[in-house]
Amino acid sequence: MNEKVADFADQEDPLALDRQVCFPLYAATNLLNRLYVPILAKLGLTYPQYLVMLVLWEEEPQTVGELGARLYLDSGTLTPMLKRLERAGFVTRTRDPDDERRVLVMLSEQGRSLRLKALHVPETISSGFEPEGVEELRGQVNALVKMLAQHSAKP
Amino acid sequence: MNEKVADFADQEDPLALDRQVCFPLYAATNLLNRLYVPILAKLGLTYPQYLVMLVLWEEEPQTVGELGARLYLDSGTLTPMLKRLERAGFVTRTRDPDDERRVLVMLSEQGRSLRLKALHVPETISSGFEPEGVEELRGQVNALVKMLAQHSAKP
DNA sequence: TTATATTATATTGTGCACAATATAATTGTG
DNA sequence: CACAATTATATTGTGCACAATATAATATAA
Repeated sequence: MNEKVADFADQEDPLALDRQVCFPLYAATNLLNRLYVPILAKLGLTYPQYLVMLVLWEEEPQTVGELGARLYLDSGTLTPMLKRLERAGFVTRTRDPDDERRVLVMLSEQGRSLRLKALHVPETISSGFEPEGVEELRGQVNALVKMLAQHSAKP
Repeated sequence: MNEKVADFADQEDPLALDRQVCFPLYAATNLLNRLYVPILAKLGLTYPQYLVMLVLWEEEPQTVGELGARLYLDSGTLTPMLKRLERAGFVTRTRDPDDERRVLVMLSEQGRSLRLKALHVPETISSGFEPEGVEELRGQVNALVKMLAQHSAKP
């Protein structure tokens, strides 16, 4: 009954690629990104930029730190990304007058209206493969994310 | 009974971040990578380099194309990565005499012996969080990977 | 046996992703 | 108030990740 996953790797070996949990996550992320690229390119977005827009469409304004906390990214990733989004005309970046250390990220009109063009994206992605157990998968990976986030917050 | 995941996002909204499956995969990959970095740094490896070594420890030699097929990566990613692994002394790269278009990647002695130092890595990673349901998660994400791989191979 | 097509890897350019560090503003303490 | 500590973002340098393209070797066909 068990499918043979690989015929060249000893399944007792702790270093067998098919025993790692990290690898399918890594591969799925790369493959999914490849799926998003052509769809998001029509909107003028990359995948991480799309995630930033999702957050901003939920709530506005957000500081760089708040975006980073929501997406698990640091300023070294976000700052140049937000500058590209600003250059593309989707967001504005302004220092918070009340605390000049903070940068408030807001949507431009163009950024707000982009939401309508993005509404079809989730369906376009999921069309073509079974949503069978996708809900469950999302829940489990979300649980893993929370565990990892707590883990990395400790030390 | 339903846990409130976010109080600012309409769960009817198809663009709500917490409805996306792609995002927890993306976040888990980033968080896991962050977990691996300090452990693999002691071996002189990055996480994608570690994956290449896992494949080579299973079977040797492998061409660039075979490595790419196993890891879902293309030559634009692998070529510079393999050159860094070569420069670090872990692998050798030689043209296949039977077909000079191919490059055979083999382990050096140093690369082979690195395996012993890497044996503890999986356990070190998983220590600290529950393996509860990890088997199941791996199976589900693996199924997703296969679906995505077939999907992207078609067009 | 030359063209022609295919295959395998390499190169180039753009955009993340993050550690380490820097800069500047705010807060806290005496 | 002064000044040390903290906080928030920015910068720098390295390493992926991939699309588009280039190069070179092999296979196929006319």
